[in-house]
Amino acid sequence: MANIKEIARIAGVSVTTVSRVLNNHPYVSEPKRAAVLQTIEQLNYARNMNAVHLSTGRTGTVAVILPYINLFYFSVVMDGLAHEALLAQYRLILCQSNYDADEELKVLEMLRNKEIDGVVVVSTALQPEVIEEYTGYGPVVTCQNNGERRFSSVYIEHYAAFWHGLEYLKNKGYRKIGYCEGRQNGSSATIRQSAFHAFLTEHNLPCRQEWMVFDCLKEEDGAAVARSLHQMEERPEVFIVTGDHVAAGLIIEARKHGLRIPQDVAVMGFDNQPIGRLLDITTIDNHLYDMGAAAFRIIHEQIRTGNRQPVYRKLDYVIIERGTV
Amino acid sequence: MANIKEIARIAGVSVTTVSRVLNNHPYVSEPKRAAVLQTIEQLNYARNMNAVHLSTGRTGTVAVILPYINLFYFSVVMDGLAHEALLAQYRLILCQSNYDADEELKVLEMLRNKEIDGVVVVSTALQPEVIEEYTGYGPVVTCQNNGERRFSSVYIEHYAAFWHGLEYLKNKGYRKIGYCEGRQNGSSATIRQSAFHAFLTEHNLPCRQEWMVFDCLKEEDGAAVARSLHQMEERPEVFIVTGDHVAAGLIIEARKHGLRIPQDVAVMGFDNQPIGRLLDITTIDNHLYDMGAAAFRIIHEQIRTGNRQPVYRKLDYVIIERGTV
DNA sequence: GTAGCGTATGAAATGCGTTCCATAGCAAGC
DNA sequence: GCTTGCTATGGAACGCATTTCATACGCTAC
Repeated sequence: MANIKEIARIAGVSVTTVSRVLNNHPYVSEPKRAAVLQTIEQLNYARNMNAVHLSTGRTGTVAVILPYINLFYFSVVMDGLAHEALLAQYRLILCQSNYDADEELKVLEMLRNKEIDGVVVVSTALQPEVIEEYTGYGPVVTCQNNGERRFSSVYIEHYAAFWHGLEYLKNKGYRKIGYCEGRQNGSSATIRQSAFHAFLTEHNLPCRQEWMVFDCLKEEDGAAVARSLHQMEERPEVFIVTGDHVAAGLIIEARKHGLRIPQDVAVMGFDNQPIGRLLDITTIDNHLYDMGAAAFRIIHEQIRTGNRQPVYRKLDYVIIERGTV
Repeated sequence: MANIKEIARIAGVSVTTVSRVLNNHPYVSEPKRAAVLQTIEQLNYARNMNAVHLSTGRTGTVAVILPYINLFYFSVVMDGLAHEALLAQYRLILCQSNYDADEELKVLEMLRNKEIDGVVVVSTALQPEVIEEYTGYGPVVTCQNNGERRFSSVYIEHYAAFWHGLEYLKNKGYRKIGYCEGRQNGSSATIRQSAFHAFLTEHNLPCRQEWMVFDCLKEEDGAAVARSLHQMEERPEVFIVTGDHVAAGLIIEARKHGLRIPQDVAVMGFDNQPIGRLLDITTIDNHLYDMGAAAFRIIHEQIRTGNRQPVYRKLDYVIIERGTV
């Protein structure tokens, strides 16, 4: 297969000139430019990008670490990332890690190995200290609040958002509050739990173990919560649920069992998903698409300028009042 | 930063020996291996993968083209792809093309430029003939039936599946059949449309323009169909809807307007989504996860063996009988 | 004894484009 | 007339690991 050297030979110019044409650099006379382009055409030349990457030390590629692409939360963040990447002519490598720390570490190693120009960590099994060790090799942006670290972050204040949601419920007159959470030990889940407990304590609200349900990841998990309502000695008046799809499961199943929403059990969701809009679920929108888009813009800027000063970008959230509370 | 040459110098061996250690090749004595490993450790050496890619002509990366990651259909296929890629220690580049042919073409150019080892096209704005031009540069697998082309495919028989669904409806006694489709000119959409028309004609069933609705991509589009039912002179008895989320929108909105499912209007969905299970929607499962997984396995096998013989893998589908028909 | 094979090791070629540096012609500026 | 600066062009160094080929030692087999 043809290479730049052969193009140069046939076009009667130096490889430098060919490279200049290829990269639209100035200082190439029109006749030579034409000769090069014609030769490229003629030989059906294709640049070997691996040589370009080796030579430039850049790849125009950013890796994204997330646990599951097939969850609303992550696919929306990915949408924002992918949209911005396309605009910037950047490539995204997707690592669906399933929270496997080893796999996530491999992605950071890719940064060290110059395979990628940066890493966006949407959610991670890794400790911030581990990530910090790699910041010398290129920019890293996480979509979680890690405090002031040597890498950037775009984040929602989970504590404040959750607290806000709870306040909203309390102001509506609810006192018995249930809580459906995803992974018990997720980093944002942990924050929400502490907000939950602090809120109940501060306002002297009742707290029952059975009103807190973990591992609510799918629609079906929400439905299971609805079914479990019958067994409860005392029922919560409202559930705050991290994910409208799970809230939808809860609501639909509860209705099947004759419960009225919100009279018999109210529900507040998260993420402002289409299904939530459909079921008129009161929810907290934390602008996931924007989170992905912002994360990409930050990392792109850092790659472009070489600026390693970390950026901490707080996103806002908004309670969308609808009919299930 | 250290490179292989420096490792060799300091460890007192040749670069060849270092490379052998790095790649676990045989014929390296224990003392030398140890010396190399120790030097690597000491200098905190990281291999420059761009040099490896240049040298080997491989990158261990496959690109995936799909229009939107944030649609159930595609995120499930992606899940299957990503899972298999992880097992095979392969990287996936995600191109969210938004059906932009130029962007999709750029991905094929990446194959030509040796940036990637193969391409999986989940859905595309490109013509098969265009894709065929690139098969000389590496394996391509599409997730659509393109007939017998010079590239592989993993596909569902959309015609047969849709026909089957219609037959199921007819056997249940429905005669007035409505149809909600996604993009009117999508390749699988076109196939389903012809199946739809052929079926109605063959069984002499009524066909009304207003019973066919296109651009039903989101939940809200299904809801809009439900709202439009009032304006119809005559209502269909059942809708066949390409996507359970759209069917869900239709069903939930219809119920809001006092319609009973399936008595007043029945609904058959597609894709066997969690929301469909929740709402007890009769649906056709066409094994999207398996499609992604199979696509990756095929392309991986072709990369591994260098075999360019295209594979055409037909997947089966199954009607899941539930309560909305 | 010597042909043959497995182990061990390194020199050098190979993959290929970018970019720094040097050179040179020509025009504008003073 | 001489300096300065812009346009144009190419040689050569640089980025870095893989792999083929040649060489050499030691041991077994006949």
